[in-house]
Amino acid sequence: MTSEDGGAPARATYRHGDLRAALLEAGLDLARGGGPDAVVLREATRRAGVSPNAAYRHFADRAALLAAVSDAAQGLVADAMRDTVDAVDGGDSPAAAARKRLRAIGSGYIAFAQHEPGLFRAAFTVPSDMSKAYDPSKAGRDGQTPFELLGTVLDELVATGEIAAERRPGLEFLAWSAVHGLAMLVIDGPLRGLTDPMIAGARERLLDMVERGL
Amino acid sequence: MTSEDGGAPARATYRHGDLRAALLEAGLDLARGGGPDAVVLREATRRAGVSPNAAYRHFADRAALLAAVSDAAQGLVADAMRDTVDAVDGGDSPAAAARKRLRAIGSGYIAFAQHEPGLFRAAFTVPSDMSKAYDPSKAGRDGQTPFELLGTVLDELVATGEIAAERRPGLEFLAWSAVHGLAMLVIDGPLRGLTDPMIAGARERLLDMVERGL
DNA sequence: CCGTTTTGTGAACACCGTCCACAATGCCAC
DNA sequence: GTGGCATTGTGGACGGTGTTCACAAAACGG
Repeated sequence: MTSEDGGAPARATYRHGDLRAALLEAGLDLARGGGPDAVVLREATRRAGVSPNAAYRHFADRAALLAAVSDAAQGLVADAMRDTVDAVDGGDSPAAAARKRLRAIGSGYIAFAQHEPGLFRAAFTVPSDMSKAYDPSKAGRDGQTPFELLGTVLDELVATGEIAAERRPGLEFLAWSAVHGLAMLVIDGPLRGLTDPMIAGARERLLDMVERGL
Repeated sequence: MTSEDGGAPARATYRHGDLRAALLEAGLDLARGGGPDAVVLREATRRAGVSPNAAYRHFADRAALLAAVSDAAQGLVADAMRDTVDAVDGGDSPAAAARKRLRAIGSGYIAFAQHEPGLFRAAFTVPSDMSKAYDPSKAGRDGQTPFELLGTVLDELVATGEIAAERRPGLEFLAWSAVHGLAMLVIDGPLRGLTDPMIAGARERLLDMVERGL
């Protein structure tokens, strides 16, 4: 009878071991299924095999737990973006490669929103201001946050002469807005329910617009 | 003593009169203050001076009430957009005027998000798919939904030769995405807390990108 | 005028976040 | 070791929520 119940492995000791991590993981699972509203404190503790109040030893309140989940979700977005960026072949000129990488950033972002809408909404629909956009808690495995990844690629475009240096400041806001807007409209806005090819078409046109408009 | 209590005017009759409208109005007020999560069924009935269950005679459940609030909020967005569009002077050529109106659409949208973030989030963050983007329940006083307004202005740009007709289909998705993305980032994304001038700067640059990229 | 349909009420249930007092545990100084 | 102390978990409670069920009051229609 070491661990008989279905959910969490019934711990033998009174102490849990790493309850904070367990709650975070449970919160991520909940968010994956139903977005930020679905990360319910009591349910997270239930999955961790612990009483509801135990959560308050590791998070000030539900909002704090949700914020931690949001940060972790942003890290997952960063990972997905990093993967799509790394997958582009740098065969052509450095400039063309940099342009490809910019498109990959956008595609990765939108693809994540499509495949993990709950986590995506948890990541970007939860209070957190600009001053923390570069906070390490939001970073992926390579230590970069989604915002930093975008900035890196934009810097490449400047370095290869594709973008004039004086236009560089603030460019991440423009690129981000366009891609983020499409993502939101696709997952729970007026564009929801569009078929995958339709979304892919809209995405490519949008990336054209960004590339031309930057 | 016609209406003595602070909140809703204590009705004299057993029947309310127009409870559905009263609940919708209360719901809009709640959304204005705290977004979709703030539209709480019990509080709405409280403000209407009625028992909680009375709401179920007019809305299937909380989600139905929220959907109605969302539709009404979209109507308010349409009104705001219409106002900014009507305020542009058509002094220059028809083509230049049409371009100005496109920018006005975007500016009005973002301004609404800035000044009424709660209503904005209630309008566009609540489940409802593309098939209902032209539903009259989401229309403003002139009978046009936000999406229809954008489409009208894009049609003008085609008519004045600013946009090639074959590029027209689906353009609303591009323009909408960019503007919507900036709005979301400004009200509860990484761009929150930016000063008004900074937001205005980002907005104009974004509209430049859209104009150039369409 | 009486029956039927509509609209509101009251009590109840399950669930949530959160606070309080208390128990079990691990740790560290003596 | 052993006793004290800070940490971490438990149990019970409170007020709030959405929702359901049975019932009452009003309006309507023959």
